[in-house]
Amino acid sequence: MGSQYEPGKTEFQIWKRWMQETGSFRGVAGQKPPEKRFSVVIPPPNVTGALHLGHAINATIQDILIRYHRMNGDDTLWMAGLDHAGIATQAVVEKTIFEQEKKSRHDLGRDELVRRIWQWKEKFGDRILQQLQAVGASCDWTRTRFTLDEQCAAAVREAFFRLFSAGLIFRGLRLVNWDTHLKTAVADDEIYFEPLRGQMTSIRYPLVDRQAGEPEFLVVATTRPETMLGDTAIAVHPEDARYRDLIGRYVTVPLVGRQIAIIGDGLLVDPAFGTGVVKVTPAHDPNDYATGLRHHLPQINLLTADGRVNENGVGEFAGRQHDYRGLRFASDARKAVLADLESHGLIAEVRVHEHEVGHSDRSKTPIEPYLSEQWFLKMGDVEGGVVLGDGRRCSGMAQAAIDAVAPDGDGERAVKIFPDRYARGYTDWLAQKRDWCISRQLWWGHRIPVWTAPAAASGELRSVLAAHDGGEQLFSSRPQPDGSLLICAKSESADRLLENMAERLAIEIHRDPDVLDTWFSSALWPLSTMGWPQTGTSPAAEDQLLGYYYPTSVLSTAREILTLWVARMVMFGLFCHGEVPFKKVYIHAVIQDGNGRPMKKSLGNGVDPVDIVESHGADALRFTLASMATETQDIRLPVVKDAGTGRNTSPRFDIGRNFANKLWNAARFILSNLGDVTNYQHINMEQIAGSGELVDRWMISATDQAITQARRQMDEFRFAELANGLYQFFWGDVCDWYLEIAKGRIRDGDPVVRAVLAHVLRTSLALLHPLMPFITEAIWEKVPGSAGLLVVAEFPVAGTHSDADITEAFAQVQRITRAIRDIRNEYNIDGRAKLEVHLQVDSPQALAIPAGGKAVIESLAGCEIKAVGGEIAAPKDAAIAVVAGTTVFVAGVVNREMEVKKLRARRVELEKLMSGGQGKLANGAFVAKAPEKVVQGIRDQLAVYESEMNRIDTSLRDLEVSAAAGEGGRQ
RNA sequence: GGGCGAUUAGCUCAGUUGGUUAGAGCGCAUGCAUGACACGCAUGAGGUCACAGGUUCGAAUCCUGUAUCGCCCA
Repeated sequence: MGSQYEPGKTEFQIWKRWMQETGSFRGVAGQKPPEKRFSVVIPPPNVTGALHLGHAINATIQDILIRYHRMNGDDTLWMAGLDHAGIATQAVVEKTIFEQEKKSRHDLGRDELVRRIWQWKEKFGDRILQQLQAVGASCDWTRTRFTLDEQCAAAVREAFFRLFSAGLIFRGLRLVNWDTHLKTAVADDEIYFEPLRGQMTSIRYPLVDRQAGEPEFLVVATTRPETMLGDTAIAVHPEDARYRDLIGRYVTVPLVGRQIAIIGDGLLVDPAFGTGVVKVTPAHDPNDYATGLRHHLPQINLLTADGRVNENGVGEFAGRQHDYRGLRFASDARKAVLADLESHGLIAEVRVHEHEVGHSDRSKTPIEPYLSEQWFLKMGDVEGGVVLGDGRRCSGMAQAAIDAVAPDGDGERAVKIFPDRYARGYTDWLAQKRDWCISRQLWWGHRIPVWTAPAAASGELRSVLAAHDGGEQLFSSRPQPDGSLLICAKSESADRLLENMAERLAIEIHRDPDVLDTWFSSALWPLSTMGWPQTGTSPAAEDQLLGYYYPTSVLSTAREILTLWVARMVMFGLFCHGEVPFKKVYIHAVIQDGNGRPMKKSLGNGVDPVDIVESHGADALRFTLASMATETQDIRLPVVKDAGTGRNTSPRFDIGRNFANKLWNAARFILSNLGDVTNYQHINMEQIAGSGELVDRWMISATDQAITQARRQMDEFRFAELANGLYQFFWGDVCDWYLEIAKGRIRDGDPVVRAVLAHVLRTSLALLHPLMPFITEAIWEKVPGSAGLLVVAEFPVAGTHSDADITEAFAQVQRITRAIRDIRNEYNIDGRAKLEVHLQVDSPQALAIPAGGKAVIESLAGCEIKAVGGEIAAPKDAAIAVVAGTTVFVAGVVNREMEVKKLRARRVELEKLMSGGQGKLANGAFVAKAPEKVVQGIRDQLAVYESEMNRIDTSLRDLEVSAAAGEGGRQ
């Protein structure tokens, strides 16, 4: 073993062994009871790009859990895979093709574009999986799924069919967020807002049939003047004295000449804002849309799919024709409208105005609200309720997901969210019960399996379908208000059957061109990856998983997808299969740069986890990330550019690298001294813990404590405490103390210390394995008597040796050792010089120097303890340190002034502490109300202070006496 | 606008039901090539726990308000 751990040389070898000897971590459906099964589905990274630190921390957390449970003897399954990320991937590929070939998707055609995207997916998908393996993710690598593969597609078809049949999927004309560049609807969460400097224009709308005393115009302020072409009302507050008498009258829309009503609407209009008059454009603004529905206003759409003014953008006003057709809506049309308004003298005021404008996350272009035909999933309550997969009834889809996180009659929650504060956002979002727009005008994704048949043929087709379908339920059909028929087919074979039938009957049917929102297939991920809708009766291995591993144990994910993804998985799990998809949801923090900004490609502040694996090793990356995984919602990671590689990195990862190196070297030292395994194998930890030497008993006790702590922190998802606790245990307890003590005893050939070292090393490696799998496995290979791989070895179980008295006794040894070392430093005494020490101890108090401690202090402080006792005198020219219950004299080094100064300073400190304690005890309320344990604690502490004070006073007196006697000492 | 979080040592952060002298890592200072490790060892300095009130015998911790920063949702 070299003196530095070299992860680059080790990790791949270890990885190969794991893959070979564990069957690529294949999960099996075994025979264990439910509490001995542990399963996780990975939040599938999308195939647009590469893994980032967010993926790395999440993969680390999942891997820690899965390795822990695997070592605990549980049957484990970690399902891995990728998401097709419909719009994101299509946008990236379209952009690439346009840059390289100057071709649009329409130039290529649907089939060719989809083929190109698959090529992209093969390339980048594989890379992401390799990156996950590089950080050591022990997923089931025999079963990686893709949301667009055959098995996931089967689940999508089944779920869609059931939802359609239940009447929960419907088509409707709605205002959606429209990406005019990609020509598709995008979800609310695919929008980001950017402040834009625009202008607020006040426009005069002439009042029709103006009476004497009435204003000539109503003035309306807007940031989007071009939308006035689609105005269908003007709204005022119904109680606004300025305008309420005008309600029911009309104004003329400038430029297009249409007369529209003045309505009263208390929801839309804030009378205190602006002029108190609002234009209403139902087809181009969400609030206006809602207003339009309340007042049954017409909806005039002005847009074409690519963001230009359509046939409605034309009209006549004040004897002039205006035509805006074909102009780009928010730019050219706006300019033209403003110019024409100006020429009519209808602009009352123009003010600079900064406001937030929604942009598509995919194309980075401004979003237009757009009225279009879309498919929706009904989220709200429905009449008669929704029948869930297990036959239970729930009032609606959203409600089912809300109920899942709420306590039931016994106070149990089907899904528990950690940290629990996030449950509120989840519930609040669902409580809005907004219908989910599931259609996207894209080519990459699961195509909507619905056909439309014309009204004339719908009766005939219906009866033919009914005859064919028999009891099989391959088709579900629903007539539309216009008489046409919607037909949903359940599977690909049903698709062909339907198309053949229609052809035979000479009926023209059209399949909907849209695809489903990516989250539709993601929402099925826990089900689809485990083979649903197959239920375990089929012999295929995947199908057995569902019954054995569903619901999964934990979902670990980032908070921003709690609603988009987690809520939808819960809904689909309940609707399709009658059970929630996971029992616990762990939300990890978001990693930001050192300035608290999110890591973004555009900011150039991202850190590539693979760079860290290369420079520091996967274990260093994992350990560092775990040590930062607290319950906070943001983690700041200072980012610096590596001078050598030019890549971003962070000094924080040195913690992990240094720790790995420490582990490596400590192990190297222990292994080189273990010798023949038979020399220590017979030595029993039980015996040592019961009757051995202090240090050995302490080490065994501390090891048991470390095990207990680690298990608890693992079970409570306290990853930072887990990592830092083990760091402290191994670096502090094991290396700084036990190992240093062991050196001398090894030289003396003590077999007990070897046995304890072997025990501690094995335990440490096993405890650390979930955090740092590669290095621990690499060392484990070299530990004598360790049969098999660590990855499948038993996670340590605490014995019964944790002993508080031993802990305290050793703590006193540590205090005395440090006091002597401190004196050595203060007096700049050479590290090799042996000091003469006398210890004056309280006797026979518990705080006196414990048995077995003497040799330890001598060895670690480089001294010889010449005298120990209650009544011993201070040796000549002694430096003095006082610790609880003990005065430490280091002979022959004194600088009297320094000693006096030091002791007096400590005396001042003590006086303050003592007066604090005395004040408390003098306070009757405190003594009366505080728990007895706390009061006694103060008394005990005070006694310790008093003892220290007495020791200091004694020493000060002695120093004065010797000074008066003119005795020496180096000045 | 609504919700959530953060504010503790120069930096990054712990601090689990309020209770003895508020901790860690990095950085800093001093000393050290000591047979595991300089990616190391030893020792030390460094904090009116953002601010103002309140509850309590007792507050970094609970409550109210203020300020700054960030995230989510509209």
